[in-house]
Formats: sequence, structure tokens, C-alpha cells
Amino acid sequence: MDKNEILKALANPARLEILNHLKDPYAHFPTQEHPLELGVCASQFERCGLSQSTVSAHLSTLHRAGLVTTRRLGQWIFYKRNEETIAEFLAAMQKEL
Amino acid sequence: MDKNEILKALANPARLEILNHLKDPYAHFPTQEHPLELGVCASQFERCGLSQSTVSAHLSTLHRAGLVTTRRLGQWIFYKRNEETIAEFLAAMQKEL
DNA sequence: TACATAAATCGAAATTATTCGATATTCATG
DNA sequence: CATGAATATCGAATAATTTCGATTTATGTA
Repeated sequence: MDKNEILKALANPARLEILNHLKDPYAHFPTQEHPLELGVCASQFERCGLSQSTVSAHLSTLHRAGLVTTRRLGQWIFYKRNEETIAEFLAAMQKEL
Repeated sequence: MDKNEILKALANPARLEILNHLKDPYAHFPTQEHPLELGVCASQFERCGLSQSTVSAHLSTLHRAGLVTTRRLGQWIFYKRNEETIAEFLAAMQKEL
């Protein structure tokens, strides 16, 4: 867990919104064809008003920081929050900040 | 409390180090002439290997984010952690992240 | 194999962050 | 009022971030 990588990833409103929307996929991504239990696929996040390539870059940043997990199923990649890393980060911040 | 301002302020190793060193001034700034109860004055942070103007800019960023308080005494400005804002931020992260 | 869809990557432009040295400001002291 | 010390601000160079459209890659399907 790289704390600075995580802080840099969180220091952006769009990425914070992505992480937040992932907390309740049923509320925020009701249009997804695939079951939301699998996760949310990348294209769904374009409703935040960003282009496909920008969304992809943000998701890559979140993944690099360990804040989301990915799971490929066919041509789709499903994203979920990585609650373990998020909890570990929050605990570290409580302790060290 | 602007969460994004705080996250941006924290997403930098130098500023994180400043905040951390302020947790135990007696350990990290034993050379300061003035009593450390007043806080730590800006020039003390130059021991982190950054120039005076760079340190000043980092302290300004931390102050703008509300993470430190300042107190002017004569020609010195003493810095302390703003534990209230830090605690508020940590609580918000626990709740919202 | 050809085509369609999802996502990643590339290249470029605009903005923001980081850092410095030099200069300005603020305040105390002689 | 002149000087010195602490801090802030300015201007500039460089690097990193953000964003896009275009292209590429990977996968599934006709």
C-alpha cells in the first residue's frame, strides 16, 4: 500500500466521485446490462461527463493505487472498490496523519 | 473544511513530512531558540532540504487547506498542526471514502 | 475471416505543481 | 532612519496532471 500514490489518486474530484458511486452501484448505474454483482464496467462512468479515454485513465490511476479491483469477463472489465486497501489506508491515516 | 483542498495538500511527501514533524517538535526541532510551545517557525523546516521560498510555499498550502494554524510573534511566524481540522477531515474520510 | 464493441494507449494541448534564486515586505533593534 | 532577520512574493524553468480525439488492442459474434 503506497500511501502517497493513494493520496494522489484521491486528490481529484472525478476519481473521488467514481469511488463514491461504486459504493452503491444500484443507485448510480441502473442502466448496466450486466449484473452489478460483477462490478461496474468502465463505460458506465462516462455518465460523469468525461470522455472514454479520460475515464480509462482515471480508472487506471485508481487501480494503480490499489483502490479498485478489476475482473475481465469477455470484452468487459468490471470494477469494484477494494475495501481491504481502502480500510488499510484509512487505518494508516488515523494512525499516522 | 474543503476535502479536496486537504487531499491535494496531503498528496505531497514534503508537506506530509512537515505535518508529521509537527507532531513531535521536541524530537524534530531541538535547535529552535524559541519555546516550542509557541509552535515551529518556518525557517526550521529548511532542514528538510528545501529552499526558504519552497518551504514558505508548502506552509502556505498547508495553511490554505486549514491543516496548520499560524501565530505571528514579532518577525517570526509559528506553525502548529490544526488538530481540529485534521480530526474533522479524518472523520469525513472514514464516513465518506 | 470480417465486423462490432469495450477498453487501453498514443500524441498533443492546456493547466497546475514544484522548485529555485532574486526581490520585496514586515518587523525589531541600534 | 538604516540595518538585519524572518517570511512572502515574483518570475522562470521544468515536470506532472488533466483532458481530448484518434488509433490500437482485445474480445466476441456473424
